[in-house]
Amino acid sequence: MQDKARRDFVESWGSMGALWGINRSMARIHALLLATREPLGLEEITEQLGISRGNASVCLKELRHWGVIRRVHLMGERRDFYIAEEDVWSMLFRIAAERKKREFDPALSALREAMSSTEEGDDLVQERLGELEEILRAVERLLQRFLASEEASRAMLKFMSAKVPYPQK
Amino acid sequence: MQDKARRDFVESWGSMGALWGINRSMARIHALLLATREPLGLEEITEQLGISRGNASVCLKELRHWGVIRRVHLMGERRDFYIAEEDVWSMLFRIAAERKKREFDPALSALREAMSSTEEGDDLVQERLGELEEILRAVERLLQRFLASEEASRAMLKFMSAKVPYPQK
DNA sequence: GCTATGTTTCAGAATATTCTGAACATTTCT
DNA sequence: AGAAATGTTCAGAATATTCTGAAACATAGC
Repeated sequence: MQDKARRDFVESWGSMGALWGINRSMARIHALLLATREPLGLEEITEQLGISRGNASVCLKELRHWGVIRRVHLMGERRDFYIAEEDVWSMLFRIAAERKKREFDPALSALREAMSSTEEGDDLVQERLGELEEILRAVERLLQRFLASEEASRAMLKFMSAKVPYPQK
Repeated sequence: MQDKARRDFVESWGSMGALWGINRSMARIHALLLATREPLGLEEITEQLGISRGNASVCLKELRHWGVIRRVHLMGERRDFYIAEEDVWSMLFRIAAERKKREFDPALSALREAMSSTEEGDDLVQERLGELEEILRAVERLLQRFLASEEASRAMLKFMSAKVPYPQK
């Protein structure tokens, strides 16, 4: 891969990390490993990305913890090297699952609680919260399926990327 | 609605704001307005949420800009009052559209660029990036549909919250 | 015009997040 | 054992984000 393309990819991936809540450095390291055939050592990573050893070390550990990279040992080398796991799914899953649990579920519960204690006849509030609940319920189902199993989510992905996955009109 | 339930809802909604990238104060104000029948003035909002006038003012403006709240005028009152729009969709749409454009699209482009400049025979990298591209492509289609029109997204929502929206196994 | 009431703005304070780098730990080599 | 190479930790620096509050601004009523 050309250097420029690789660098662009690394930076874009870094920015995109925000979308699912992982920080810039982690996302950049992940991207770099994804785009590199050869295992990379901590040294090369800090050089190529211009980050500190400490930062790189922590990020690598965390990426390993999410299961998206793997530490490997090369013959004749003392250092640790890292490669990306082929399977990118796991990261998305685990992060999604975690965020759902921490951010989504409590909000949905609180919303339902709020709805149940809405006074009779307060139609306006009922209606607003009802609509919201409908949205969140749909999202929740979607997430539940998506997070149910790898197999299920693969099927779902295929299905969703097909041409017409739901009835139009 | 009971006060405790309302407060819980406001706080949960506030935390959940992070999920779609709006800040705590904005989300809390939005929740408060959603859960309140009567229009609220800036004063009441700052009191109930314990935030400054300045902050409240900016958040209200931005919420108005996203089209999720509306400014109203009450007879005999000089102050501005605010109510939530019944339609919660618009916010989710616009925010999603904006984030897609700013964070998602560039990453996908960069990924494709990277793929196209991958050297022949570099199967490993090809495979990894290919898988990623497949995921992102599915997500993109999903988003495109979701963001295409309100009607389309309503249909989609209904569809997705139904019992079995895609072929199992 | 002047005052009362209400809103907006924005510089800088407070807070949260991310990163650095030096100290320390560990392993391998001599 | 000592030295060199490598990895990890973490206190606090750097940065980014969010919030405050006081001043500027707007408008209505007298």
